[in-house]
This record gives sequence, C-alpha cells and structure tokens, in this order.
Amino acid sequence: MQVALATAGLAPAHDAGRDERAPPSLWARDAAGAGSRRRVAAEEEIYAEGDRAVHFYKVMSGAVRTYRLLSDGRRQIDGFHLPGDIFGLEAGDERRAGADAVADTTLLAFRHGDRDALAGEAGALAREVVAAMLRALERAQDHMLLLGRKSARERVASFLLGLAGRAGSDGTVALPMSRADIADHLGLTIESVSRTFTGLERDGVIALSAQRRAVVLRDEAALRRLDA
Amino acid sequence: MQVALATAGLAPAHDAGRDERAPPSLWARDAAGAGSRRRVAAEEEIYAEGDRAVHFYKVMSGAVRTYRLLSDGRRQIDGFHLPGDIFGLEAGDERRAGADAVADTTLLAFRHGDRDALAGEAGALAREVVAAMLRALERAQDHMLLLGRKSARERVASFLLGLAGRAGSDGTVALPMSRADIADHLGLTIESVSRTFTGLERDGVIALSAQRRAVVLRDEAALRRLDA
DNA sequence: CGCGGTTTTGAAGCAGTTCAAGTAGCGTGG
DNA sequence: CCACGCTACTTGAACTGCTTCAAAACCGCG
Repeated sequence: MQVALATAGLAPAHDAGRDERAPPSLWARDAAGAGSRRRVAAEEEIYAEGDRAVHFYKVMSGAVRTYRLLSDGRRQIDGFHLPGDIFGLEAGDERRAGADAVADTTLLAFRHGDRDALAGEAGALAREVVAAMLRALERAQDHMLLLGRKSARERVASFLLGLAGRAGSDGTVALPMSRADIADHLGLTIESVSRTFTGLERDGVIALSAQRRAVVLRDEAALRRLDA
Repeated sequence: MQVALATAGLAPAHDAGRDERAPPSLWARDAAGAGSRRRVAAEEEIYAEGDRAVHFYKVMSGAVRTYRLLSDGRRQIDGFHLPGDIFGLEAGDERRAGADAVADTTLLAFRHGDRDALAGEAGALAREVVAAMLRALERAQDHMLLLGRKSARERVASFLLGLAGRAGSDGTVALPMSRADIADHLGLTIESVSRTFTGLERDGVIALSAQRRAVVLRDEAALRRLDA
C-alpha cells in the first residue's frame, strides 16, 4: 500500500541553479544507462523540500522515504522506495517533498534534463520513468483511500501486504523503517502502530521478529480480509 | 486542496472491447480539438470502477467526482473536477476509480488512443494531458498530507481555499457537491463537516448561504493560518 | 554493565464518530 | 398557493478508536 514518487514530471529541464545538495563526490558512470551512482547513509538527507530539482533517482539498494511537512512538524510520508523504484521526478523545478534514506542506500541518479532526450527514442529508461509516474499515481489513490477511510488495523494490514508484494520473497517482510516512519506513512502515531502490531501478533495473524524489524505473515488470508 | 485525476496514463490504446457505458447518443465534433461532447445529468454515472477505459474527459461545465470504494461501501473521493479539468486518464485499460456527475455537466470526451497520436506533434491537448497528469500527482500529495495529518477544521479550511483558488471568482465559493461528497473527500463524516462549517461560521471565518451550497470567505487569513 | 535510543505497554483524554432527532429547503400535487 | 413529503443539512448526546502523556522493557553498543 505504498505511494510511490514524490512527484513525477515532464517539465522542461532547468540545468541552471545550484543542486539540491552539494552532489557527493561518489559518482561514477553506470552500465544501467546514463545514471551516476550515489551512496547515502541511513537517515541522511537526499534532498529537501524547496530544493531545486536537478536529478531523479532509481533505488539500487536500501530504502528511501519521501515526505511532506506541515509548519508545526507534522509529517506525512507519501511513500517508501525500495530497490528498483524510481523517485524524485518533479512537475516543476522545485522539490515539493523531501527525501531521505531510511537505511544505507545506493542510488542511480539521472538529470531531469536527460529525460526529454531519452523520451525521444524508445529507451528502456524512458518507459521506466513513465511507468514509475503512473504507478505513483495509482499508489497515491490507494493511499488516499487508506488514509481517508481505513481503520488502524486495516492500514497496517494494507501496509504489510504492500511491502510483501514488493519486497516480499517468502512470507517474511523486512521493515527497514522505524515505527515513526510507519506511523507517518499510515497517518497514525507510533503507539498505535505498535499496539496494532501487537494485536495482530496476539491474534496469530503475524509474528514479529525479536528485533521488531521483520514480520512473518502467518495468516495472509486474514490480512487480505482486513485489506477490505 | 483537491486531488485531480482518477489516474493518468500513457498505456497503449485498447480500442477493442465494450465501452464503459453505452456511449450516449449526444455526441458532436467540437472545435476545441478532437473531442466529442457528452452531457451528463446530476448524480449520473460517467463510468464505474472496473469498466474498460476508452475515453478521458475535459470538464466544460458542471462538476465531477472520481472515487474509490471499499467492499463495505466506504468511499473516498479523490477529487472533484471543475470546468477546465481533465480526468479519466488511466494507466491500464481498466478503470481504477469510478466517476459521476455532481451536477448537470458537459464533458468533452477523447479516446485514449488519440493521446498517443496527439503526443507526437506539439498539440495543445497533448501538453494539457501531461500537465493534468502532473497536477493530479501534486494534488494527490497535498491530499495525502491532509488526510494523514490534518484536523477536521484544517481539512475544511484547505478544501475551501482549494476550491476558491480554482473556481473562486470573488470571496464566494460555490459548493456544487453535497455534504456527503465533501465528507468522503476529506475523510470525515457528514456530521463533522456540518459541525465544522457551523463552527467556522460562528467564529466569523466564513458565512454560509441560506441554501447552504455557497460559502463566503470572511477571513481568508484565518483560513490560511489553519491551512498550516 | 551501563547508556541512549527505540519499541512496547498502561492509563487517561479527546476529536471525531455514531446514533438519534430536529429543522429547513424544495418539488409535487391538491 | 399552500400542505405534504422527501431529502439534505444541522444539532444533540453518548460513545469509541486513536491520541496523548507517562513509564517500563528491550536492544544495540561502547
């Protein structure tokens, strides 16, 4: 039940202006296209709201959150981005959301300007970008339904199923993000998230690992029923 | 604070298959491009979730809501579409949201297939479609923040300011939609919406018309403060 | 082994919901 | 033209799911 991108866009490229952050020196051409590699440590900022949008990214490893803030600090994480996901596309030339690494992360960075060039030919990346945009929109819809109309238990169920569907290998789901991140994604408090996990475990629907950062889906059918 | 499109997409056109509804006979070529005119009465369905997506639309007059449903009937309206807005673009060939007219409405309908043709040249419509997609994404983000983190009063304030910004001529905002529609858009109940309106009126922030379907923004600054 | 951060648990509070009337606008038909 | 009946909106009162505030348990780490 994740929402994907910050915002996607086909806006004209703005190559002028300072970059969102001093671009780290760890760049290198990559085989997977025109992207440059960038490494980000856990909890490190990738870009902030208001920054000039120069690049968009593909997650190679790790996990990223994109979020918006209210003036008093309330935060809404609109999506977690896992390996393979593209994020950071913007409609305008300014960041409408912030992004930072949830865990140690490796990214592939592309200039927004390249997109247009790439769009001309039948490049694989161009398709991927368009697909990412569309997926972002669908996820945003799903997430609005979740935030507007689902109970805490339903939200957590949707979240776990969504994660399982994306990163899920077997019935075990890794939770690279903190309870606070989950809470800010699901529109709940950390206490509610924790209590909901506990409740689902008590009911035999899930099992929590000792370190609390992984979940085993014991009764996926029950979760799907909750997903309404 | 509206969210715009159902979902936007550049998916390959699927000209086969039945249309979402028997296309009404009231079609006619229009000067504004390749669109055909379609009239829809208030509360009439334009298309339903699950329908094959054949057209996308531009609102000429009236108002449209696009929404998703949970199995038990809970509804989330992801956006209201006012004159000038484009909605009904889909990533896949199936409708992920339903749409119906809030009031008597006139639409301009375009085949999804046309989009690709139009995209090739530098048509005005093509630009408009892309812009609509991007706007939809930005609005979805704003709306997720609203649904996930704002109080009832803040939600209503955002909603009114959003409407004012779009359809707003002077300080008066028309509300073509019912309280139920507003509630399902803001993730509240009709009672909460009503009480919040009443509360804002009591505090001199807004004034409600006699028929309750229009609002005067008496203290826009106060609303903006609430918008956080 | 003790410290700092995260997660869980507990208890009280409250914003918004739910259930239940009451009121008002409006089209219909007498 | 007004009474009727319908539907939409508002208001009231009680309830509750989630939050808030507080503290305990757990974990990783030096």
